[in-house]
Amino acid sequence: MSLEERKLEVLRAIVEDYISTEEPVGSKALAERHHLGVSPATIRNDMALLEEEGYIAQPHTSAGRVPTDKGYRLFVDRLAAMKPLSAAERRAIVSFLEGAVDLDEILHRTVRLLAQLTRQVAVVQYPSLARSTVRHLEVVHLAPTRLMVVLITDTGRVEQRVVELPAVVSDDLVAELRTALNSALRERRLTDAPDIVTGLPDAAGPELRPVLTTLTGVLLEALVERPEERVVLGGTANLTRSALDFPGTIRPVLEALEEHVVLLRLIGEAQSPSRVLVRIGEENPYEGLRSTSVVTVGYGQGDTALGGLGVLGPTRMDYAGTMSSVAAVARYIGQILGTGTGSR
Amino acid sequence: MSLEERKLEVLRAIVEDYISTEEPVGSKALAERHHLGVSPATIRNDMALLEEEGYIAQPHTSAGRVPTDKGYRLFVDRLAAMKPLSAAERRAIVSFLEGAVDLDEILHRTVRLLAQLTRQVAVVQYPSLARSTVRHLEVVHLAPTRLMVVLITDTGRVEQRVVELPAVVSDDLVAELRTALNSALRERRLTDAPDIVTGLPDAAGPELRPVLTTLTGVLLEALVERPEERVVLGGTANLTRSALDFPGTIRPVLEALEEHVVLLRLIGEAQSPSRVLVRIGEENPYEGLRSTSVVTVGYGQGDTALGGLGVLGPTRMDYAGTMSSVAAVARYIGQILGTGTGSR
DNA sequence: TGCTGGCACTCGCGTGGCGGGAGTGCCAGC
DNA sequence: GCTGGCACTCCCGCCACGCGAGTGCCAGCA
Repeated sequence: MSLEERKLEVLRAIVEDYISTEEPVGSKALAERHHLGVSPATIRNDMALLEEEGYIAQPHTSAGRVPTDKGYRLFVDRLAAMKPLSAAERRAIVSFLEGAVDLDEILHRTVRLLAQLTRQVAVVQYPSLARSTVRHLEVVHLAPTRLMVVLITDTGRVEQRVVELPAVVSDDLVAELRTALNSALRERRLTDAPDIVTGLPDAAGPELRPVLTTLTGVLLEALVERPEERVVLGGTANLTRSALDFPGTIRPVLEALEEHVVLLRLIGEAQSPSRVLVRIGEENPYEGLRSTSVVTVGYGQGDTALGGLGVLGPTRMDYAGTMSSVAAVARYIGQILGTGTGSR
Repeated sequence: MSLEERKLEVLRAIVEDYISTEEPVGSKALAERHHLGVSPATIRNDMALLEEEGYIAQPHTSAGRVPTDKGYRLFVDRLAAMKPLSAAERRAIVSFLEGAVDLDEILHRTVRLLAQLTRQVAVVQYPSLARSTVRHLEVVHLAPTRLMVVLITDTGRVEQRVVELPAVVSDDLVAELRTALNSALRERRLTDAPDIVTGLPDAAGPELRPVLTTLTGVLLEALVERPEERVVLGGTANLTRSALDFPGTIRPVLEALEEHVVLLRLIGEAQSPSRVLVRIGEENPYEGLRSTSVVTVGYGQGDTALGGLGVLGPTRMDYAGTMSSVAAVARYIGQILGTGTGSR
């Protein structure tokens, strides 16, 4: 084993021990618990090198070493092997998710499951509207000059908007609207909607035209230009385990979690279902999350992600285990939503 | 001023000072900051009496006094005058809530507003299905043997369920179903639905009957017998202000907040729009909330509450201010949802 | 009878000094 | 290039101490 190899082994040992003991790890303990085949003194030399290169640090002079963000990064990139899930964990996933009756329930159960498996804060995004196709568009006549448009997607999302009309419309007209919209949009991707829809009013009869114009206007604005991306959050209580991981207080983290926009950005950047993305400490773009790590992945079928999910916790987390849990849950969700069960 | 009166004044002063200074308050400071017209020695005597009666307590021998749960209770019942809101607060409420486009957005904005006004954790319940009336029922033909029923209530809630049918149905049949369900249920309260609906299959034609039976069965089960009550939560980061208010850790509180069932029970017990309900510390039924106080009120029009909302914080909170904020927000929400704007 | 000033007492808290121990860096030897 | 030994550093827990806030009680006064 070359020097370089042993240094990596030492780093791996430090990370693993620090994660499990929650305390700075010293050369002696390291030599005892891992059979590296060398003495503590040698390990000390390697540690000095690792510290020089910025992979580990000492909280204070006479203490053991702690991995830095850079150290965790190296660990994740080169040293962390995906842990296969235990049978119990597999069972938990399956039993947790079966019996969910609609999309809301599936996602709420997912976030609970993920929080429980990883013992971290879990975040699950609703299937993105931008990547969904229209399964049905319903137009409901609420009042003489008020309609409600209900959009149902292939992923089971149901979105509604109320539209105030310039003039009174008849029930027959509403039925025509429904037919027109449906035949134009059904089975089409929502991102294609603008092109399809803009031509509609002109092609329609003079009676339908003004109503259709306002209707498509609202529809486009609400669902395509400013689509409502939603997330579900769970397991915040897990932040209080190992409170010493956060400098002073968990306040900034809780504040960040309240900003769903922030969460969406975190999740949105990792939208490949095949590659788990890890952001460690300072790598996080958001100020309040500089002392946390975020593990995210996309879910969906094949290469196209419907949405994303992930967990957030202290930089001192079990990356290998977390990454495989996140990946496993994403796989299941992708299956469930992909097979159309999602619309139940 | 009689002894009894002065004792109450002293209690009020202790509560007020403790709330603002966050520190046990002593007799001297009390005499200085409030013009009670008596000397510290006299106040000491009164304090000894108040302590004997269980309204205040000493954290340790040589410290000032702190109100007990019982003391806060007396304060809230007899001493706390509702504070009228400031003009700025009124403006905040109005500007916060205007421009919301649908029920989800109204409630999310409300919870943010409430958290911001009171600087506590805010909880808002969706309008209860049990107290809503049916505005429209839509039946969507998703697949040959699969229907989606969408329920739209007067309060703007949109609930959907997918129904798996025993046999293939035609589009015409679906239209008939829609008409039958709507004419039977429209404008009716959801609580009356069971009586109305059970007769439907028998009264229908033989073709409609089996489908109608499964359909009404699912409908009843999902929306009436086990109606989905939902809540929105916000401002959890406020728990970290004054961390010393919670013995050791905020963990049990965060855990309680994750249990929406608990929150619903808290809110559900206070469903009068006219009376603000305050639960102080040990009065709370739920274990994890023994060190918090909960201020709730119903919202709605007149005496019938559509739902409830409230805030949760340390027992050391500004009860007067919190109660009036909660009441004011509930009033606005009641108006907005009552006038049908809620369905936008 | 009830309020007041005075006084002794209690006790938490912050400070500072003092070992013990864990861990390091360095060096000489193999 | 690894190892054992050794001196050094510095955190942490402990204890003693003094300060000060606050109290309870008591005797005197209106």
